[in-house]
Amino acid sequence: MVRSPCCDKVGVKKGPWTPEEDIILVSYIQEHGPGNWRSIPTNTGLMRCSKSCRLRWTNYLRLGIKRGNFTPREEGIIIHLQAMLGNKWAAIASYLPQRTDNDIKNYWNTHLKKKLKKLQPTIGHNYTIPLDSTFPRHDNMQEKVTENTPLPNLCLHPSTYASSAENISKLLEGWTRSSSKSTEFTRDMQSDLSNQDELDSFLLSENLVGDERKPSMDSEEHPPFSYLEKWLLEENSGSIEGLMEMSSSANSAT
DNA sequence: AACACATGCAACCGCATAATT
DNA sequence: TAATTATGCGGTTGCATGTGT
Repeated sequence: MVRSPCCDKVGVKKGPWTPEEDIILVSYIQEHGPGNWRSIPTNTGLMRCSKSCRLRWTNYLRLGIKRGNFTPREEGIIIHLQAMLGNKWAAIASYLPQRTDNDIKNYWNTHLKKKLKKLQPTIGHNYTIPLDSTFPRHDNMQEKVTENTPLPNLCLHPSTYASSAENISKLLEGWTRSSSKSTEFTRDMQSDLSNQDELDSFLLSENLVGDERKPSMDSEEHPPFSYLEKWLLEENSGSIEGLMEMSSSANSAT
């Protein structure tokens, strides 16, 4: 099957997005919802390919994205999941719904790899990452967080939202107020989880960590834990904390 | 102050796979 | 069933910015 890449088309603009383009894209998605990317350049007049539109939306304009300032806990989770899953950034990102796969990938490549190199002897000694038959790779982990999963936090705080996106955040604030459709679309995402426990809360809500207060769902409503989840929640609950501590110590060492 | 080098991140590219015809 | 199209993912690149000399 050979077909020309969509971005090879003549007249397709490349490079950084302008605030104006962002607004056009956001406005269109406000009206039609995300998806049907192919139609966006045609219908909006944006000189961008569908891929570019989707990427811009999912990585920067979508509500609920937190940018920068990875917490030690998030770092620990990423390190942990990367050790188990490899470079399955989308799968890893599904466990950190405020983070995009691109963001996690960048953070891994620019920060965590180096940190781990420093810490290699320690990790090798203290942490045996079970990749053998005891903890087989489990593909359904990617299904854990889906489009239907409520995404926490709409915190579009300037400190966590880069560059021109500040303008967009204002636009989006207006959007969420003015559009009933988009309000519906984002309602679940609007819960205020911007406090320091937001990630824990999310993990709790998704049964990613144990909580006796929350009754267990039956298997139809909620799939059983994967090996990874069990491992994260039970046997290795201390590991992430350990990684967090190491991460912190690596931070302080630099 | 000027330059070179390093770093971080946004965006692109190519491929894989799912969905549609 | 095969062909085609649309979408998603991971690797990589290129530019802007920071840092050291």
